[in-house]
Amino acid sequence: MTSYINKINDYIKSLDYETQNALQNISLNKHYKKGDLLLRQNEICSKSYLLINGIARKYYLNDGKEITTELYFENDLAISFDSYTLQQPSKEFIEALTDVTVSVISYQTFQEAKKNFPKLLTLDLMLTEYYGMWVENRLFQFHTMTATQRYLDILTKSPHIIQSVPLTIIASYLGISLETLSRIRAKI
Amino acid sequence: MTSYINKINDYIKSLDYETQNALQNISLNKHYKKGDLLLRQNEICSKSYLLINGIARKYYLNDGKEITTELYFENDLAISFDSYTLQQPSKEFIEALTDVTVSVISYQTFQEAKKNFPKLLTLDLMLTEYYGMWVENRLFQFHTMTATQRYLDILTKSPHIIQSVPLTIIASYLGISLETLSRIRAKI
DNA sequence: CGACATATTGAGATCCATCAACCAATGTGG
DNA sequence: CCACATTGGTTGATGGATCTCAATATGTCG
Repeated sequence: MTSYINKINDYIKSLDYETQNALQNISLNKHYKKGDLLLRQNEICSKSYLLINGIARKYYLNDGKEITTELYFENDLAISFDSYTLQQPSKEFIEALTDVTVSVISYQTFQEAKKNFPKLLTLDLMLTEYYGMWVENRLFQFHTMTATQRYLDILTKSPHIIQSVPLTIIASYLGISLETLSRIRAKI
Repeated sequence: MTSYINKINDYIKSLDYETQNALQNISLNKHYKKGDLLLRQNEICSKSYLLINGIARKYYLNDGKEITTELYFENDLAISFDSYTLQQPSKEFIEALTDVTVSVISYQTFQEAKKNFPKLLTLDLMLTEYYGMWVENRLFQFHTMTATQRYLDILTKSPHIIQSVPLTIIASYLGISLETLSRIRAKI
């Protein structure tokens, strides 16, 4: 599945000059400070954020607790998927966990660009397919693995997460309490 | 989110005659008997199955146990998403739970049709978006709800599932054991 | 230093799995 | 049409995984 990211990147590189240029022209670099919110709950996710550098996360509130649903690193695309797709209020927040630089494209502008540059429609499909497979894989893990297995999976496949994100956030990302995560780590 | 299904159906209805016709021409109705497998593990999911009538499910084997990942009813589109998208061997099976009639389109043929009828590309994107939101919602439930809450959610939003699918399958769909499901039902 | 966020550890409660026995409905071969 | 196997579901006992509440570090930053 990682190879699909390569396929997407190859596709972007192979785009004709006009299409590449169109993408450039509708992108805007922006900086956020640690703790800034790129998207708030109940706002419509009207922009996509491609992380140039830094770390961010997406989370929502459940019984007053923050549940992290996704962690973003360099080259990851941050959006609240259903809010962006339906252009309806978001259940989720997007927060900068460090200072970040992002490349921003507005939803409306991208929709327009897709009409004029059909290859962007294919790109949109590929990105959506990738997200679908990513979520499916995460659901698979929740469906079949214990918390310890899920933690070990992150530890082996995405050690950078453990190294750069507070355990409180990792715990909620794994769907367990901070205390349980601490005990899992102590046992290993 | 249900409204997005309507939007997709409206989009299909609004397609020009040529595109509609193209869709028709690449579709083929097929019948399967209860218990038949539409897709086997390790096969490549080279077709999409639109259920005309009957009930089907998607599942995989985990430690020799069948874990149901999706239930299909009339008008649902059955594919093993990652296998279909990447055209790689499937981890999942697709099984007819009753006699079913499906409208089959081959992956290759659909890819070709998308080139000649660009509106099918948009349709593909919409369907993929819908699946993404569906999986995201299911992950959300696993992330935050107890088994009882997940069962009640099905009971209220999709009672037809409870009425037409064996509890063994519903239990694995909910990610719990048959015994636990039986106890949840007894308590209500 | 003080304040606040982050992490660890302990004790008790709750949810859920597993193993096992049992029951009811259905279907099939003789 | 009966005997028996199979499938689907219930119930009980026990143990493990994880949660919650609470106390106690540890770290960080103004």
